[in-house]
Amino acid sequence: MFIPTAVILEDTHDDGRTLTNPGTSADGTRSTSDAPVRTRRKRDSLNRTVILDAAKVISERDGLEGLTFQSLGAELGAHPTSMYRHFKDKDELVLALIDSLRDRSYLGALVPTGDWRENLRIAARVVHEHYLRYPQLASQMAARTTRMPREFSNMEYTLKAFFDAGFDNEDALKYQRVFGNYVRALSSIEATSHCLPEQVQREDELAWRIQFERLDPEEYPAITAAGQPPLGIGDASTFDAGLEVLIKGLEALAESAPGAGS
Amino acid sequence: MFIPTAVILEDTHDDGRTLTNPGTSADGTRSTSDAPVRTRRKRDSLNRTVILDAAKVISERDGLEGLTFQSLGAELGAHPTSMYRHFKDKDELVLALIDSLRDRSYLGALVPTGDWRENLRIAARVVHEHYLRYPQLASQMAARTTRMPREFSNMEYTLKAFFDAGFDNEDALKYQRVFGNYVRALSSIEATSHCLPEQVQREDELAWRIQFERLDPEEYPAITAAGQPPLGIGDASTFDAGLEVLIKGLEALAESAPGAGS
DNA sequence: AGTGTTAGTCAACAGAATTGACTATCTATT
DNA sequence: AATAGATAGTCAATTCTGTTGACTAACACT
Repeated sequence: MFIPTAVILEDTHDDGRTLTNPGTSADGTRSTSDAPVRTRRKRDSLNRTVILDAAKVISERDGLEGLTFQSLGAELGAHPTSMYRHFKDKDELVLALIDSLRDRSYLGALVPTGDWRENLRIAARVVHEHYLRYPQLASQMAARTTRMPREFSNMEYTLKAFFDAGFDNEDALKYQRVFGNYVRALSSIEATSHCLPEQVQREDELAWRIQFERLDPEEYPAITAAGQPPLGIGDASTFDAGLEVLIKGLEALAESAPGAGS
Repeated sequence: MFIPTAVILEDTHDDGRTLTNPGTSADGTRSTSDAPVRTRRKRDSLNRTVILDAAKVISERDGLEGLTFQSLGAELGAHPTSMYRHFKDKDELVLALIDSLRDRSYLGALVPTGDWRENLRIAARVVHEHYLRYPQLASQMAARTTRMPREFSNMEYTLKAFFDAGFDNEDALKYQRVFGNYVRALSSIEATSHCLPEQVQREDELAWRIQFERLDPEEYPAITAAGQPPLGIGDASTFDAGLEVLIKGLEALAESAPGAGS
């Protein structure tokens, strides 16, 4: 058993464990040597905003799996279970974190240009960069709707682009979904693959190459003819290339659309 | 400091927990009333295949979060930690499960037609359906490469389609990645959104609609003009629509390519 | 002062992955 | 066949997680 001898006010343990407060134990007397290890936090000093700020710091530093009630408590100098006064459970906390991050990233990034294609590229870049900035949360961000306070501004921006391209209501909505899903899904996968452990990434990559070298040209003529081992799913250039293909396709569809302008 | 006084942990709960075998406990005597609850499994009766079969059953029945070493033990009538003789850790087990499932789904589904566009649709459908069949595993399937024994046949098939379309080596590889990533990423997100708890899905959907109704037409003219609340990310028709846009774009690019054939 | 509400604390619980020691069983060698 | 060695299955224990219900101190209001 480790007895925390000479517990200094600054915790900074490897494990953000509960630090006992001897001051409040059975005897009212407080021994002179040990300062109160953690004072009870001031009432109302904790709220959703403060907790979410700490959660952001932790998840950026240690990843999403490092975001636990223990680590939050350590970061805030509060008891791990304090958070339950402000969030029903961990799911609610993560959702709120996603929302708060989106608030910051999307602010004022969507400036319209005269070209609807360029506008789509801008909208795509904003979301893509946002996902890559918080790769730990990417899978959650894409699959769950959350409350989307900022999501509407992005939607407005892209929908307008499709109207500019000459699509009618129905098609504009349809292709807005296509576009949005593409951006979210690809960004999510790319980000997720980035935050696998380094070693796993290398092992997977290596395994790929080895298998590749051994392919039978009889059975796989096209692959062996192409000759290069492919890039992994985490490669960003594929995102851009796919975006351009989409835009190309949308151009073709816009030309054959009834109200084709621009 | 908490000294764990009298650590009583008689388990034998309702769940398929470890069933104690009194016959082998400290005293050699075996009380008459209780028969041995679980007999030790025959040596060599456990192996990767048997375990993966059980894992498949469990993950289809209870989802990926229901796949634990405990549940595996219960399903197999073995001790939970037996699995460690065959899999280094849970990660390795899940990876192996993904691989084994892919083996079954991809078998003989890729019959070539004369039209490269149609071939792309076929390849997309195979993967899409596979992901939707095992939604719990979808996120892992897309982000991680695993060992891909069957993945090469899919790649061969699609690469050939791009050669048929008239692309040169470099472009064929590039667009094969684009296509593959699109299919994997979209399928993954769609599947993942499907296996959220029903209630969460409804809540998210409802919150969306409510927010939608309240939008200010001044601030969001395009959205309010379009007039319909959009479909969620889990809608399959968007996958197909996006696929068609991609193919349209690829057609346009193929025409302008140097070796443009049929 | 006194009372009540509530935010922060604490101990405890259940259930997860994982580890190291133990044991039974199969295999190979004498 | 007897014995030794290897190894598959078992078991207890550890550490970490989210979560709950009781407790306690601080503030808000009479």
